[in-house]
Amino acid sequence: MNVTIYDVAREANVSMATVSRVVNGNPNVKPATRKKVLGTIEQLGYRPNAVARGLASKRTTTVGAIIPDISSIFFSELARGIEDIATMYKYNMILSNSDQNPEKELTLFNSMLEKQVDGIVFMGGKISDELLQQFDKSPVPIVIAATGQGTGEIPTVAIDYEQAAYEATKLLVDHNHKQPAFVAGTAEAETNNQKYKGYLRAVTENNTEVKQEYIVKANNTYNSGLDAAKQLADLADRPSAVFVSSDEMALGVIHGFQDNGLRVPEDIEVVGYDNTRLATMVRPTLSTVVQPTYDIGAVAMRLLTKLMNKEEVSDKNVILPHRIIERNSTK
Amino acid sequence: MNVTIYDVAREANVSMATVSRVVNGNPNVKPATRKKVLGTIEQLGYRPNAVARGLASKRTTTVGAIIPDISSIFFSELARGIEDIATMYKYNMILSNSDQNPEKELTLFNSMLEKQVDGIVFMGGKISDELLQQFDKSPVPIVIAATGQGTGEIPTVAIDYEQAAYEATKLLVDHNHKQPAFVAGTAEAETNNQKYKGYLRAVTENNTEVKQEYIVKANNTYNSGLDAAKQLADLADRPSAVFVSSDEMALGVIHGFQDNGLRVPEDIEVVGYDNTRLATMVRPTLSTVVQPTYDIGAVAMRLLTKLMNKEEVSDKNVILPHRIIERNSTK
DNA sequence: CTGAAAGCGCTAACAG
DNA sequence: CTGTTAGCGCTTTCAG
Repeated sequence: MNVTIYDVAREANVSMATVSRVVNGNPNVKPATRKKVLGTIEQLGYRPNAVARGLASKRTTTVGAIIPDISSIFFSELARGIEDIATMYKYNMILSNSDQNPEKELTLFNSMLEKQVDGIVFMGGKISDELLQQFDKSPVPIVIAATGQGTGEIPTVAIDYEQAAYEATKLLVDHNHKQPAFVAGTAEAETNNQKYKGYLRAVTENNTEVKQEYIVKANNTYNSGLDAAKQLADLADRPSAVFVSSDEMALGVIHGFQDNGLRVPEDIEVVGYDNTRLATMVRPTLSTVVQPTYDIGAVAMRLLTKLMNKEEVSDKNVILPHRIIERNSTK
Repeated sequence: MNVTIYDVAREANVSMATVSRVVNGNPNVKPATRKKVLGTIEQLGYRPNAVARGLASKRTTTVGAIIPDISSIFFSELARGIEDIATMYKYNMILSNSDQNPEKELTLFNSMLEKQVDGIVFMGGKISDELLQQFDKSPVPIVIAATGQGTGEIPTVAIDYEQAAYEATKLLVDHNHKQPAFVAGTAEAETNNQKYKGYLRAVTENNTEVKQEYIVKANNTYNSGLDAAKQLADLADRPSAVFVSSDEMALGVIHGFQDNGLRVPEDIEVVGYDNTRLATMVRPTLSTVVQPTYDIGAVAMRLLTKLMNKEEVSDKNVILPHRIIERNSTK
């Protein structure tokens, strides 16, 4: 059997309560006693049992993170932001992949509650009604990150996806492209809808009649970008600029154009979205929307710590700043 | 207060033990009773408390994963492999970033043991003596993944880093490059040393006198690849082929050469290592060593489940197969 | 097939 | 400053 708080107490000739106090840094312990206890802890190799502590105190110092796919370059950066701040505040993070599957999201959420996490950071595409209901009944605080869905009740951290998309498109419009093309991510994700809206706003305010063939549906993967580029390049009336809803897909688009003999940015300008590390790992380097991915994770987790501490938070819906960075895929 | 097993028992007119049996799928319950209990569980919205269960049963169905950096494209794929299999076997995963910092590794390891995880998957560069000692004293099983360090006692899952590097270099040698250059990752990581050895073996068996200026130390980042390429390109006697110890860095190397007016593969051939998704996200596409990253994670986790179940495992040191895939960065 | 009862290891009043 | 004493919610013998 492992050494318990009781063993330490006996060996040090104090009560369990005292041992508990020194372990938890409670100041109400005479320095001499503290030293003695610390000594026998060391000597016995005592390691506090966090499960027992969790049961007694009703706090596990563990948070849950529900993420679509940790192997995505975008989300893994987010996760790193969450974990860094979690560690800073002495929390551990249980991480689970949802693949944006509504049923899996529900299962994961409940499994995390069973594990008695003190809070949850949720990232996803769209939040189903059922999940939303469960969120509302949640016994622990939840923060929604990078999900572009205002729910009213649940705190969120994100950027203004619509406005950022508007600005990216506007940049292209200002470069004298009457209607830049748009390579869209799947409409399953609310952020993608926001991006589409922003694109449309920039295009229509220019009074253009919208060409539907310039709007191609894809799914944010590199390969779908490749395909989209080919599709666009084959158009009789091909566009001279394109706004792509994610960096990874934008790399695909750039390469797709290049594979079809077009030069970026001379023949066609390209703007991406996210500013992941990929943006500088391509030639030409990618102009893109800077979304502070790591920070969204970090801020979401920081917000969660406040909520878990029942601190007052003035603003439950945090919008982080974005900007456009011009590199070499635009003129 | 939340609804407990006791509430369910009272409401269903059975004992806690029976409720526990129903919840845990113990067959020794009369169907009628089971149904009744299930009914009141539903009705009361009872959710088992995993912390209490963990304390009583001494199993938390949670595993720990210590990983250098989840935002790295290589490790995030590994993590996904771990998590998928963990979920399949009903485990949750606590994920922590170590940045390959030995002290942090120690802290994380102990913190996970405090949390009473049932097992741990460790990924890192080099395992410090102190950490190794702690591993040996661990009350729960540990599996070391993708770390290239045989420790004897602790089970490992990896590929043969030396042999793979040998083959990659050999490919270049066979393309009539007397001595391909080598862009190395930091020697802090054991895998990198293995790669270096493999490189050297392929070069020396060819009886070449080894040019030290062809071996450049870098750190596996894109930018260090950029620098390495410049350094190599500036050599009076510049190499005509280069083996790079990671894909991300290989992209940097390719772009570095291109930025310096060299053509890949016409002027210089490039081979990478890992076959991350990046390998096809570059022009020319990258010839590279296929390391089954996801599988390493998955197999490591599967192995851990066996160990946690105290099943006999015949082979404690799993070497997964690798191969070289030729794309367009080689002739 | 079911129940009673003893913990699991720790925290948190409460008392002194 | 320190000790006593209840639990936290569940699993697990042991009986029956």
